Amino acid sequence: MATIYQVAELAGVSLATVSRVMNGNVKVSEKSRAKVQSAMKELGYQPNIIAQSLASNRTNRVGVLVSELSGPFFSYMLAVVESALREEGKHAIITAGHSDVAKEQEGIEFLLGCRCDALILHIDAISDEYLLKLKERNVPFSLINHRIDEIADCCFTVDNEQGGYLAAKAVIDCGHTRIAYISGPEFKEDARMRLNGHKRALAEAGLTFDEALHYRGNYNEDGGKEGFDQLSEQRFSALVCANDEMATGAMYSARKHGLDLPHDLSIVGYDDQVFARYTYPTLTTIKNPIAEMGSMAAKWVLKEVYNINTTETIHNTFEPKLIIRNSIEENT
Amino acid sequence: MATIYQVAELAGVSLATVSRVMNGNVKVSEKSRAKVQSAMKELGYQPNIIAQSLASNRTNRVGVLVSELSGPFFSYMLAVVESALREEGKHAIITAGHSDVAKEQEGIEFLLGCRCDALILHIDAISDEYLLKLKERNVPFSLINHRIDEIADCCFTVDNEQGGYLAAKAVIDCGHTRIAYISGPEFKEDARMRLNGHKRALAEAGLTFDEALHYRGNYNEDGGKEGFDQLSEQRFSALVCANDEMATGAMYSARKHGLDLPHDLSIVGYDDQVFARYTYPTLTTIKNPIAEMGSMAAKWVLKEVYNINTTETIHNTFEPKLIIRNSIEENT
DNA sequence: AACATAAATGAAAGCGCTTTCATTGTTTGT
DNA sequence: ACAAACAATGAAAGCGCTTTCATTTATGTT
Repeated sequence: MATIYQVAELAGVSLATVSRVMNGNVKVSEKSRAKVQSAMKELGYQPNIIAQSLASNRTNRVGVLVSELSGPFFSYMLAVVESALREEGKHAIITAGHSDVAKEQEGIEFLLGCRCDALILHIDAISDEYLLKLKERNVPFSLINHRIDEIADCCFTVDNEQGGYLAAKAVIDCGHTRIAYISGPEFKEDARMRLNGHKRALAEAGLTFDEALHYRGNYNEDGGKEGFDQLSEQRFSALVCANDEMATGAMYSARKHGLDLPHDLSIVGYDDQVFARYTYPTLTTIKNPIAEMGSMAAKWVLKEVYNINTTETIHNTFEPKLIIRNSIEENT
Repeated sequence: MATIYQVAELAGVSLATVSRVMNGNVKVSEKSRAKVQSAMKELGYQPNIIAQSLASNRTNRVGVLVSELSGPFFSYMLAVVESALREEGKHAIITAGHSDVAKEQEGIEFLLGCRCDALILHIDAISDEYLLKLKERNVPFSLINHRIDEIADCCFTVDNEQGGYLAAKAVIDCGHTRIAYISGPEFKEDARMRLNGHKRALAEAGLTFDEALHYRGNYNEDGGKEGFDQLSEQRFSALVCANDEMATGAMYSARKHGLDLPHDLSIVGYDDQVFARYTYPTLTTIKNPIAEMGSMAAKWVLKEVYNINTTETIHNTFEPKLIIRNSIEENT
């Protein structure tokens, strides 16, 4: 592996000049530049990025922490983030936090230990105070799917309230009036917001939110099954679930109770997971702009930390979108 | 950030001794060790891994190239690989190859440019010659889902032939005798192997493979739909598909043709994708031991490159497994 | 032509470690 | 008790770059 010395020697210049040609931040005469570039080519020179990192105190690494590496949501986001970073020659170091305070903190410490220049975090469990303290430590990071008012400019979130609204609106627009709801765990911010949006849609349509038609689920398929079982004592023609897993669970139970889907019951999910296109009937759901969020979080880092400006302006909240499939029908 | 000098000073030893305490490969007296350790704790010392890398010519980075970062198969594998590596203090640098020769090569060059100590590759397009040349360049790597005889010890593959066999066997065991098959693209090794296994199962049961009951698909949902449409002119009670996407496509078409699933037609998929649990009826399929393969590929690297021995012995081929769900029924 | 100014360049220090080699202090064998 | 062997340690070089600062070279001005 050729070093900068050999390039300098072959080009007949000092290694400082070679370095300047590489980095392009200081002027170098055309003549020297040409000599250096041809020497680099001749030697097949590739800079040692480790040495560069040590000397410049820049690693060009960005740490990415997500709840899980597997799972459609995060893997899709990772894909977007990685390619945005790679485009600018930055390396993504990824790790998982598993929705657990200790593991998330450990993950962050791990990434910091890797001397990442910046972090992109999707956290579930860590407290705001911890994150604010991290900011104070001058660790640049952007936050996905979680908003802290004090540092709102680096938070990239989806309007879950609006998503909840759209999901309810979808069945309201089909003429449904008795609408059940299976919500997510209340400790999750997104679950609370989705429920709020749901209530807003009902109110707007002049419908009252009936606690008897509300089941508090856990975001898992089982929660959907149990939710339907409990709710089945009530009468309703539409069921909105706070995520797709619970929606499929509810479908399962509904069918077990002898319902013909979607004729006897309209169902709406949330997240537009890959499998939503494969359920029977295919699931009407709400799609989060994951790609946009991930890409924006990456761009924020590129801009703030590396001073790489995009033409695109940074914005922080993203709108969810209704995806209509076959699981809802006009109320008859 | 404290440096090794400050630790040495506080501990009253030379920095060489501090380094030795950290690395643990040279004997240090108990007294010195204790002094150093308490100094490290007092200063909150964290070694600068960049400097370590430069000095030791070891980056502790492992590059991971997969076809796609999104998608259940790879994201799950990534999760396993990452955690196996992290356990030993290695960092995974990930990137995607998008099943394209140029992009895969670019990805490998990128990872090499990151000075990874080793690579873990899942490639689709790159030629064996290229990979053999890479080995000659003394780049240590392990290969997932692809076998090259010359370097078989670093190849970790699933027995796709056996998987194809198991899929066919599942419906044969249910008493089906007229069995259709939708295969994957022939340029893919796994697709060919699955088909071979299918034929073997038929032969073993004394059934002949009928080309009229064979549709050459493309691994996509559409391929499944078109496949069923074409095959529907024939008479058969079971349909085996070379992957889950095509199976769901076929389900869709079958239902469109008025069939009652699984009563009128038993269907088997392959891959056990997440959505296989959500189709209706839920899909009987073949599960690849992705986690095991990923973990083994990581262990190979840990052992060969970092001399970290596990108790576990390395083995190279993995057995697929039949997952029985509701999409197949006894032939009546 | 002589000078002031600006542009290009090189020498060298330094980034924070690892590791070699020489040195010191401690055992062991006779 | 003394040489021989060994264990523990420190000094210093080196990993391949960036960057500062001093120096040289080119350019413009009168």
